[in-house]
Amino acid sequence: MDIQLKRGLLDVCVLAAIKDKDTYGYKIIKDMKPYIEMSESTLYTILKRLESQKMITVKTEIYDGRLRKYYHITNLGKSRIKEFKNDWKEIITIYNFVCKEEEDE
Amino acid sequence: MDIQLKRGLLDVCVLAAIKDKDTYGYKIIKDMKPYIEMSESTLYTILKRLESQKMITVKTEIYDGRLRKYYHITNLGKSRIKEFKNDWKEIITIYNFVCKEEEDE
DNA sequence: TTTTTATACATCGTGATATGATGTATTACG
DNA sequence: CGTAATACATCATATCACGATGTATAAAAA
Repeated sequence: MDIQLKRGLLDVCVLAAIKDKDTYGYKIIKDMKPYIEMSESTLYTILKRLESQKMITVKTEIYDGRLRKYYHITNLGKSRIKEFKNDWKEIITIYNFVCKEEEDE
Repeated sequence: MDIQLKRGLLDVCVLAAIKDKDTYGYKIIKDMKPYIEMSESTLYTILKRLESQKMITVKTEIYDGRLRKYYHITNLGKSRIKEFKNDWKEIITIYNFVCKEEEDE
């Protein structure tokens, strides 16, 4: 996928991955692989950003001797997903503008 | 709309605006306003980029004593629009992932 | 036992990019 | 004459994805 297009989807995808159940970075990458791929450096950058934006909270735990940071979505994070839903209407309009009269090709 | 999301749509929107008929910068902004808004600095940056990427060609003309640069889409530019159509399938999948079980809210 | 792979998180440098601010010119309008 | 509209341009800034690289531990393979 075009990288610029991806940029607009990554944050909200990560939030969606956390939404239903607290989870951690390494698992998020695996869970999202069928939908959207990202490197570890990208994901941890995003998680840091979402945390600083108060969209998620973090709780560090030890699992099998290894460090694990569990992320939990906040109300702000949930409303971010709703904003995406609103943006979606505009995106559909744009899609129709871009792809009108392209159906026969 | 979220700025990152916008980023992924701007280039292809500009190409779509040029697609059917050669046009110029100032008019593109006006034509696209109902769909997506952008500043002049943004548009001219994008036009420069699309030109350097061989997605569009330019022809300078004088109209009413004022300079006008008419842009024409190339085959590469047209295939860029088709790529967007392909990306769209992935985007729909992502949308479903992000917004699943959000319908009742 | 030693090596490799998987798990888990972190940082740095780079290249891309949208935008506000600002600038240059000309034409049209009141 | 002054202001708005038309038309294009450049610069500095802030944001961001990602490859490269690093640190640790546990499990599996050799």
